[in-house]
Amino acid sequence: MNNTTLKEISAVLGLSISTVSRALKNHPDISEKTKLRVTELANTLDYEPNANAIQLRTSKSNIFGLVVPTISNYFYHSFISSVEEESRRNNYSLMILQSGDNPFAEISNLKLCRQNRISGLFACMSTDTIHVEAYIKLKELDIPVVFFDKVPDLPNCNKVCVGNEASATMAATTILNKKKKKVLALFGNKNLSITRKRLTAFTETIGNKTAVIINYADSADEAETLTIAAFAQKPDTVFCMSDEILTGAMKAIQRSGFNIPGDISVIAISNGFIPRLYYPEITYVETSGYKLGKLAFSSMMACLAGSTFIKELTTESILVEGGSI
Amino acid sequence: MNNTTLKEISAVLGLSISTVSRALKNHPDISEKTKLRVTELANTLDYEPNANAIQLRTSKSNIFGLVVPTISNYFYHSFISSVEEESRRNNYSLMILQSGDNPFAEISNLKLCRQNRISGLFACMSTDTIHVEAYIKLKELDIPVVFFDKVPDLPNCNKVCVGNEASATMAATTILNKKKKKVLALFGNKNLSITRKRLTAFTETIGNKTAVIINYADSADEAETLTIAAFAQKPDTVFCMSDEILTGAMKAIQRSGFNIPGDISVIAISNGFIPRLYYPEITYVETSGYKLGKLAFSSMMACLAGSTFIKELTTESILVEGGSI
DNA sequence: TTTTTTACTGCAACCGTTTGCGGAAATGTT
DNA sequence: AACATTTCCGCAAACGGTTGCAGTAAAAAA
Repeated sequence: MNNTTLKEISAVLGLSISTVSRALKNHPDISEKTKLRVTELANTLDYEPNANAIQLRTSKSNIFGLVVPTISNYFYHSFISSVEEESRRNNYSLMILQSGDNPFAEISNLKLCRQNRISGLFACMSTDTIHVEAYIKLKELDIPVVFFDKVPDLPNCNKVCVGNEASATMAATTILNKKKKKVLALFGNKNLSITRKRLTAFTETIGNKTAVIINYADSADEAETLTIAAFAQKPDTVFCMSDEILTGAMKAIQRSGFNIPGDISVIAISNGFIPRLYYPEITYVETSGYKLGKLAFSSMMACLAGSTFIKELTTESILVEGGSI
Repeated sequence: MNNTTLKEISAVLGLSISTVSRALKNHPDISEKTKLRVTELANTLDYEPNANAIQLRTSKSNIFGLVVPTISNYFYHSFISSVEEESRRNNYSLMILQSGDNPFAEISNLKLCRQNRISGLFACMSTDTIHVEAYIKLKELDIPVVFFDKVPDLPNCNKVCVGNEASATMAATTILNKKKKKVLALFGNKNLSITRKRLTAFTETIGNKTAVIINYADSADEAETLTIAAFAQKPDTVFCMSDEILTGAMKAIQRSGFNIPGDISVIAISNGFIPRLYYPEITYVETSGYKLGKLAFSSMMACLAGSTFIKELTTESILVEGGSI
């Protein structure tokens, strides 16, 4: 069976296509009587307009693109979930593409977006992307791009990020307030700008007010190993800059049979899912993907509304106490 | 700046639109020389075909719809990730919609799919959906629907599921093999068919070979409370039918200060992410969203290829040993 | 009754492609 | 030289809507 078209409806009713079209969108030119006849038939025939035809004619697509390294990540999927929610509320669809840290996939994803004439793009760059040209091309085509989380170093583009510095500072301050004496601070890959930002803010806040052991881990497993090793120096607190690091550290702590917070305290920067899996729950500074999504969406809507004001926005950080410090 | 069109290319080159179109798709009617001129100009002009026009003309959309209760769930997002991966490999795009257990949202999502003339739908029904009509309508329109995970009771539709019975049986068998004496078995919402299936298979396998305490929890928190309470009866093993239940049980165990597997053993049915967060890692029967995604996709491709053979497929279960039992 | 206004509705062009068919020029065949 | 084939390309319709403009009939005003 085929989809009902305006043509079919008009044929049945003995009206022209344009009248039917207008009736369906409640155009004042059409009499109430006609509108009623049309909408009734449209309902019984289960008419659904062909989005492709509309988009072709109006060159407005009502589709947002979203490219992300991977959706298998709690932070990203809470971001996506949030954007998807807002999109639907505003009558947009979302086209979600993952590039899996593969630059070629990333390019082909952007192509796909262009072919579908998306009306805006949410983009998180894959780690080692240098080809910003594809993104620039989008801007030339007047397609607004809102970068999130991993943003390029370009000036003049919309970026929304979690408050890296603020959250690291907040974690450090908490540690100081609790009068901790020796902190094992675990960071991620040293080359990531996110790591550098958090590291700088953290160490600057701590200053020399308390002892710090700094380690860098590229994976949860590495974090676990490093933590076990660092326990020899008897830290009284572990700070983890991310969820992945946290999972590694927690395994090390459980493995060593330490009690939280009796034997050791823990504090992390996190999206909030992982910290709640343990007892006691881990105290963390929240960097919410959900909130970031809302922020990104409102930034997108501003662009669409014609705002040329380029913004770099940051979500606020809050401390969520879990009893681990 | 606007997107380049065939018309523009043809104007520059003094060719007709149809010639340009054919040249771009390597049609044998066009001479090599012309093809070269066309493709070169198309490249420098950064031509990307308008997907809407193509889809309108050919009535083939190359878009799959995917509706799911929520993407904020490890099982679903590994499923989605897998489908997305396959889609891209096969030149399809994915339109992901979440219904948030809201039947109205679910309906409107299906509408959206129809409006975009998707070429196929992957659907996981929200818990209390009775309106199967919207799905049936899709089938009438010759749009293949592959249900996954939460599938309707309808005959004659494509379903892919994790092996509920098999995985519960496997977990029970493992418990018996380890000669456990008293099992605390934690299940989810009693009304869900997934719960009933796993429960039946589990209890049938256990039989009266060992003692079983059965509890039902609707949330992680409830699972935690119930587990704490059940500890009074001194079980030597905890079985969790899902990840959510597992997180609750683990908190109870940590809270009670029990040692795994010394004081108590743990085994679960899981997608694999949560069990790896603890030390020792939790032994689980894997129900992989990733594998299910691959299965769903191949089922979809079979439908598209014209197979009218209705299938109900199940992924195989495997036991992943983690040291918790 | 004639003229003006108002209320409806239809015509036709357009959005960017695809594709069947027909035709001209170039080439090959007697 | 006359005809038959190829080779290459363009015309025009179609996909399913939207929308500016024009047209007709009925109602209101003169």
